[in-house]
Amino acid sequence: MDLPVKTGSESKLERTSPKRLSREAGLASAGEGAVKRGRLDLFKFLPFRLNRLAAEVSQALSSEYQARYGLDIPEWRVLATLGFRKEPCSAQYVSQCTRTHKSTISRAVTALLERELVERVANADDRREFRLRMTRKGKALYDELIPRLLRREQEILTCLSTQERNELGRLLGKIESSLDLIQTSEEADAKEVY
Amino acid sequence: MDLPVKTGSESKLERTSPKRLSREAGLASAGEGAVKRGRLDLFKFLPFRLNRLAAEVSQALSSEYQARYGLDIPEWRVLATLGFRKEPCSAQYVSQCTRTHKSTISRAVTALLERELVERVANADDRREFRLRMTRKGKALYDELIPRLLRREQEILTCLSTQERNELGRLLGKIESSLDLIQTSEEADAKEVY
DNA sequence: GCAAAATGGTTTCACTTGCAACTAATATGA
DNA sequence: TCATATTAGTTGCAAGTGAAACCATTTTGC
Repeated sequence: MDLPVKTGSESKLERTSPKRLSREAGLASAGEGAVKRGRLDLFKFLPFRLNRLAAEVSQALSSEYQARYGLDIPEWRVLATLGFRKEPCSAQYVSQCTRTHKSTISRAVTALLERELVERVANADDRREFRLRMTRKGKALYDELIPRLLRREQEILTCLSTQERNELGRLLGKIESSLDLIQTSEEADAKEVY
Repeated sequence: MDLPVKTGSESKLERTSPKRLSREAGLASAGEGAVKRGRLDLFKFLPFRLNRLAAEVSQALSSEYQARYGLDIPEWRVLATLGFRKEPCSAQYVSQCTRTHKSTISRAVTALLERELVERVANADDRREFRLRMTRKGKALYDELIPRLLRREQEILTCLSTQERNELGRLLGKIESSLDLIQTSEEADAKEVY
């Protein structure tokens, strides 16, 4: 997400000035030949590349919601998820959907409640659970923010043709499936997960 | 990297049980139509996907060096960088190369020094800087670890054909270039950066 | 119907990290 | 040549995070 990797974290990879670093970044994975040779070319190593890329892209987007709207990453993840599902959903759902620890989500929700960007709806059926939904104010912020983020995404992707974008989406999708990261909408709705 | 995103970190996206979540993960980016509609489909949104994927892949690999060799992420990043460059290199270089904060690298280096996995070589020309290199012990660990990691990478990529892997590498490379994340080997060597 | 297990959510605690301040060494430039 | 700026690296501090313990409620199984 960037729903950036806990940039906070995440963790993650920070920004240090000179960023130009790789070599022959063009092709393949580190693998195949490398496995035999026992030699690792960092800049072809998929996990390395994914992390750097994710960190970089997240960074590019986070300025939009951090500086501009005072949202931190977990908070943005909550809003993104609520905006995505039209119906109110539980903290649990948000947590699993964004793969963010439930305590982190809990804290983000608390902050958003205080800012009155989201509100809770008690669930009569199960009084442990609260459904979350954006307030009018939260929705307004969300509606203002989303187009900015989408525009940024498009900027980043200008280096790819439409066909290449589709191809990238397809390839990422295959990896996601094989890692069992995804689920079809039918499944989701049928099982009414989370 | 993961050189996982500061899983620690970053940032990061953690692992919660049910991971199956997306819908129509197949194609494209969130963009285009979405920009106009002002509607965000999280599961097509590139930053979101990259972060989840990076987190997931990092996770898969980190068990290798964390549980097995007691290395944390920054420590592994240091070793990975030292192993990649044949000559000793500075902490600064490692920091920039892996996009990890210099204080984090500093601490990782301290830990590796204590475990005698790396050693410092004073630089006569510039006495502020130390060159780092793996000890025999460090190299042994590295040589044992790398094949495991490469094998994991290959496992993750089994869902793609050779051609698809190349294509993915190419597409990531284009994005990296356009984000100025990379640099050709000629440049790197010519300028003797870091 | 009731005890035990499980679940949604919050909170406490220990640990990691980033930032900024700092030290030591080098480079700049008047 | 001497003050100023810059750079490599370390460290103190504050903030954020994950794990585990916790509370309240619901589910399970006997």
